[in-house]
Order: sequence, then C-alpha cells, then structure tokens
Amino acid sequence: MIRLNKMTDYAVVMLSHMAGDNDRRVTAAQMALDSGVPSPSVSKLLKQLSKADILTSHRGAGGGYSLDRAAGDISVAEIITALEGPIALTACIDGTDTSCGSLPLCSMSGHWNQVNRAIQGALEGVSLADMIPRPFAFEPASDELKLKITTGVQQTDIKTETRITRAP
Amino acid sequence: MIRLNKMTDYAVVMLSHMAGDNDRRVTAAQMALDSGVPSPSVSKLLKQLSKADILTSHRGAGGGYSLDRAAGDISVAEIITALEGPIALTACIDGTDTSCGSLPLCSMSGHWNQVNRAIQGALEGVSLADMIPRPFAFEPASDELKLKITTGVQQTDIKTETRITRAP
DNA sequence: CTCATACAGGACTAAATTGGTACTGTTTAA
DNA sequence: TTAAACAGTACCAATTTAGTCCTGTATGAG
Repeated sequence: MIRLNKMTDYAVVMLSHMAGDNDRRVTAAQMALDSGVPSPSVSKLLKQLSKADILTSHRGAGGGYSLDRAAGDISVAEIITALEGPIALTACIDGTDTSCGSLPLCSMSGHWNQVNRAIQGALEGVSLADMIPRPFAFEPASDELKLKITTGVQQTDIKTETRITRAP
Repeated sequence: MIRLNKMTDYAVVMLSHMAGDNDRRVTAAQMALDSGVPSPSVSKLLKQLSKADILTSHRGAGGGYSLDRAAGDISVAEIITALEGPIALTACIDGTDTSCGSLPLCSMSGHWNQVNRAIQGALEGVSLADMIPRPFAFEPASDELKLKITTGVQQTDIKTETRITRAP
C-alpha cells in the first residue's frame, strides 16, 4: 500500500480545520486541544508548514499561525511535498543514484517518472478547500484508517503529456 | 514522500526482468543472481506474486517461476496491490478502524477517495511491458514534459518544478 | 523407486523509520 | 519589562521493514 505517514495525515486535518477563515490565528497549543494531535507533533508540523509558506507564523504574545493563502489555493500536493519531500514512488528515479549498481541496465527511470507525474497531478487536483470537513467535531487522532478502493467502478482518465522542469 | 517499499521496487525489477519471454522459467536462486536482490527476499516475493496469479510456480526439479500472462496484461497497479494491499493513501483521522466515529459524517473520506482513485488509475495505466528496461536506453530526466490530468472533478494543468531524489 | 531440486510457509532478528519528548533560544505584543 | 508563543536541535522508544533460517512438501529425472 502506498501510504502517507501519520504526520501528513495530521497536517491535512489541522489545515482543513483552519481553512474556515484564513485570518484566524491559532496557537499550537490550541490546535493540539482542538484536534487531539499530540502537542509536540502539532508544533513540529505547524513549523514545517510555515516554513513551506502554507502557513504564516506570528511570533510573540498573541501570536499563532494562520493560513498563508485561501484554502482553495493550497493543494494537497503542496502539503504532502512540504512534509514528505517530492512526491514520488521510491524507485530508480534519479540518474545520480549509483546504488542501483546491481542493476546496471536499469532504465526504468523514465517510466516511473511517468507514473510519479500522474500521481503528482492527482494530488494537485485537490485543494485544501475540497477537503474541509463538515463543521462537526472529529474524534481525536490516533491510528490510521485505510481507505480501500473499489477498482473498476469508475476509472480516472489520465492523459500524460508531461512537462518536467529538471532540478539543478 | 509517498513511497513504495523496497520489496515492491524489487518485484517490479524482477518481473520486468522476466517479461522478455513469458515461457521462460526462472528459479528463485537464479533470479537472485540475475537481479542482485537478496535471495530470501526473492523467494518471498516470488511466492507472493505467484499467490496473486501474476506468476505461475512450477514445483520440483526443473521447476521455477514464469509469468502467468503476457507482460502487457499485467499492470503496475496489480503488482503493487499484490504486495502492499489496496492502493490508497491513509487518510481520515480518527479513532479505530471501525469507527471514524464519524465515518459517514467525515466528508474528507470522499475526497481522499477521489485522490486515491486517480492514483489507482495512474498505476493501472502502466503495464509491466511498459517497464521493460531497454538496454542502454538510459533516459535521464527529460527537460520538458507536460502532464495533464483529469481527476474526474476538475481538470488541472500542472507545471511543476521537481527535484526527485532518492533517500540516502 | 529414489533422490536431488525447487517451491511453501512460518518464526525470528537486525536495522531503519517514525512518532513523540525535552529543552533552550528568540521574537514581540501588552 | 515580561510573559506568550514560535524556532531549532538533540534525543528516545516503538513500530515497521528487510533480511535470515529452518523445516516441510511436491515433482521430474534417472
């Protein structure tokens, strides 16, 4: 199973919690109370999100965090990337990796990239605004829940016509 | 980073290795030699793939494994599902598996599903045949590619700058 | 019929990740 | 000036993952 770790899961919950009004400032402590996420993890996450310009931090007394932009302008892809790095399946994705030495002819990189791009696209297609839960209290976070997919019900149409700007 | 674990990575490499001619039988030991994957892991994987009807096993002397079908009929999604279970991002924070206390209420699940489905689609779109390494067709990350994805709800045009690196 | 070959399956261990903790420093509004 | 609240770093425990080992069973060849 391809999985998102718990921290990212937390982050999405916390962010959608903030997504109502973007001027509201929430302190880490308050967020921990609201969401049930352990407070050190909340801090860690909010810091990271702030560093990634998804949140804006306000220091000092009366400070806290607020959304940097409207919820509709923040994609799930962006959140994941901020917390887990570039979206990719770990595979031979990178020419610079020589540890694939046991597989000298491995030239699958291109194809994995194709898949990776498609996944990235899927995640870019959903914004934080799309994820806002109805104004119910949700249970405190604990374990992950695995969403299962019924295959064949409705398949997404993916056209790949890719544009990758290579990183330095 | 959304990640595929190493075992699945191995599996794809091994399978594409076999994808040349599907009548060829390869023993686990031979595969370990060919691929450089540790032999106990090879065994474990081949067993699982056989159980999932991706490979056919032949017991006894002269036995081994061979592809159950043509490489073009085996999707990457199927391989991943065989080894890691249903393709999904873990989402929807809550208490236990049984109760997203508010599973019917938690409206996020629907959106995660949307994302999940798109990802599933991406993976179904690539067959094992597509992954067969072409010797020396080394393909460094292309300079320009464009990806357009229809998630089913909205259409996104993506231009991203990515840096894909493998963890050390 | 016998036997070496090769898959089947389970129990176990070492190593890597992950989630969570603790503590100290810095900024800023009141 | 001071207390609130973010910033950063180092660390530990628990889970997960990859890899090992061992015993059992089917099968084709001689």
